[in-house]
Amino acid sequence: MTDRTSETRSFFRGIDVNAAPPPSLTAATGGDDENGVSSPNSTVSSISGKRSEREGNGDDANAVERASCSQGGGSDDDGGGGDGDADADGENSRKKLRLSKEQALVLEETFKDHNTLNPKQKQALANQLNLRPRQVEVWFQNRRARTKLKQTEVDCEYLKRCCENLTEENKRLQKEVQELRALKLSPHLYMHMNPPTTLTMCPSCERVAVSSTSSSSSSATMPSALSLANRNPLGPNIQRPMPINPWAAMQIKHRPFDGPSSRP
DNA sequence: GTTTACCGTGCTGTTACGTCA
DNA sequence: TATGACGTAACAGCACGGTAA
Repeated sequence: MTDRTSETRSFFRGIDVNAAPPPSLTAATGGDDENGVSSPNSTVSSISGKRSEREGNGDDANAVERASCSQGGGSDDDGGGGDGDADADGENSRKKLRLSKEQALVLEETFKDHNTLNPKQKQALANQLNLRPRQVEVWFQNRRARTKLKQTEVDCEYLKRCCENLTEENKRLQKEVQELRALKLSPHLYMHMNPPTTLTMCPSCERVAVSSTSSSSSSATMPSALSLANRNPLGPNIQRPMPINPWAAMQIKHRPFDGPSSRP
């Protein structure tokens, strides 16, 4: 399980979307209320569905908690619990609960520490927040999904920039090839130039090293292969967090973006 | 040691609801 | 007031790993 989790986790370690949690939560819950409950009329969602049954089976604590728990800080009436309200409807319509600012904050802080919960932690957190364990579980699931989505967007943006810069680089190189060919066709110009620098490729770091002397004037008149080889595809001001071929340097079984078949 | 059924959990996609402009 | 966009809680279905028989 952890393997899959780590695989699905972004391969661009340098970018951590978790560091700055999206303001959506606070934006959603905050700004409209100061008492912590954004929707006083909201009720606890109905208990239905396979997952709820599964969790409810043999879990008396859950039932007790369901009966006793209220939402939005527990200050609401709802008499026998908002939950029973939904059940009394006899419908499958789910009533949505808006988590309070405090609840969201605690969940967010817990998520920063660990983005998954074991049953004990889940129960403890649910008790602390006056929520059902199922709600805590759902919140963590959705939070992980949001994190992944955010990370995917960041990765996508990075790859887009990478592609743009490489396209530009390719254009430049093709232009230089044309210029070099033109030089080759006019030998009298070619003869006056300094001997070309011998370049060797380092097998480990895949970088080009200069292995013979070359005057600085040559680089002024000719395109510097060294500078070209070490050129950053992201541009001079953007630090590249990974090699040009990210797959080559990574110990992963499956490449991201390979589709659903990337699962083991 | 291998197989099988069951259970718990995570992920992904979808739905439904609440809020806001 | 009505409405569409957006965020998100809740759900369904699937896959996978662990475990006991």
